[in-house]
Amino acid sequence: MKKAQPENDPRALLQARDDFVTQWGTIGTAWGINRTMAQVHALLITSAHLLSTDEIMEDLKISRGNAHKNLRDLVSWGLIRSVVRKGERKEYFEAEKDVWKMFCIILRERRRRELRPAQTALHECAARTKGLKGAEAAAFNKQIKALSDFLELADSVITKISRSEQSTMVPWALRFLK
Amino acid sequence: MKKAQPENDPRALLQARDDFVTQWGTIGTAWGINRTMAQVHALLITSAHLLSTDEIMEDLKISRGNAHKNLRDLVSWGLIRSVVRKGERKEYFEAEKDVWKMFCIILRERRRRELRPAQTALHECAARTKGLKGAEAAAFNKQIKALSDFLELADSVITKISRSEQSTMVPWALRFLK
DNA sequence: GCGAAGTTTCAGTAATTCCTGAAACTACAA
DNA sequence: TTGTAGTTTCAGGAATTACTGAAACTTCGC
Repeated sequence: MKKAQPENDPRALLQARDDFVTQWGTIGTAWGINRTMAQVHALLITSAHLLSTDEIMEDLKISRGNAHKNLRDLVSWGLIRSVVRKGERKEYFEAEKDVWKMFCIILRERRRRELRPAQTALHECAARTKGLKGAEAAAFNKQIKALSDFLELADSVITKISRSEQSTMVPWALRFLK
Repeated sequence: MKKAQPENDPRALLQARDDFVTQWGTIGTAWGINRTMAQVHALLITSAHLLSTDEIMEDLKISRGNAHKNLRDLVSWGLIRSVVRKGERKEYFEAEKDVWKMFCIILRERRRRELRPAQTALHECAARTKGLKGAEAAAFNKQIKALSDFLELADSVITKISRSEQSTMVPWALRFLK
């Protein structure tokens, strides 16, 4: 049996990176994130240097409009930031690479964009049936209340976790749950 | 200012329930779950009695095919179960209504359907670049490893939580994080 | 002000996902 | 075996979401 030698072929790395980008795209899709956005993100978190819009278009074979939109979306999530080099007009991008920070950003944003509106909706629903008489109404109200309370708990846990970026306390607590 | 009296109008309850169904559909959509599936689920968790396919079609104004598919999907998630009453041929459905159990079921299933495949993909990716030389390759590998480790931690935390259905220990821990 | 280099917008199109309705199928009772 | 009450499947259409490419816009140096 021949022992594999460490390779130095740059194509192997490019290939692996391409695979990763594809996979990350698929993973993103499963979590309700659009494929291109996930792929641009994947590209940036595994890039050793800043990337321009044109490089990203080139790498992923996508249009300028598409690249532009998804870069903006990633910036608005806070997952990447744009950098302008001195004396240059072109915009470059870099990703937050720390996995725990990434996770916290995503938690915070999904909480803001999805959990909050859901809470509001449930509260309204609860308020509107609060005064209704009858067993059916009571049961309905109880169920809505249970959901509402649950979301509230989730909200506060998520808030706590997502604020912990630097602290070692929450990662520790999670490890405790392991 | 006139104080609102407790109402007894059954239309008010129907209306509120309808709103809830709509809202739950929207919430589901944000989480990558199809609208109809979320609505059928909403209908069932707020129903005082078993519902048949026909009643669901009627309530949501959807086709038989659509109702059928989404009921099957919900059953395969374990969020609802089908019940056949003695002496009747028709199938009826009821939902798991306990919010914590619902949450655990969803965690378990998403772990199985989404987290697991992601882990596999990352492992492969890591393996394929393990032997590569050079600073770029090393950095890439490190990043993939970080993601992979993170998913592993997430996996074990989720496993622990989702197995806790009955126990009060994990809810307690979560409250501790509050 | 003008041209160059870059960013942003958006109408039209492509791709994907979801839904319908009808036909095929299954199980059972008479 | 035939009729009835129900479930399942699936081809085609509708709705939604994503992408392209080109034109409009912005910024800056000369």
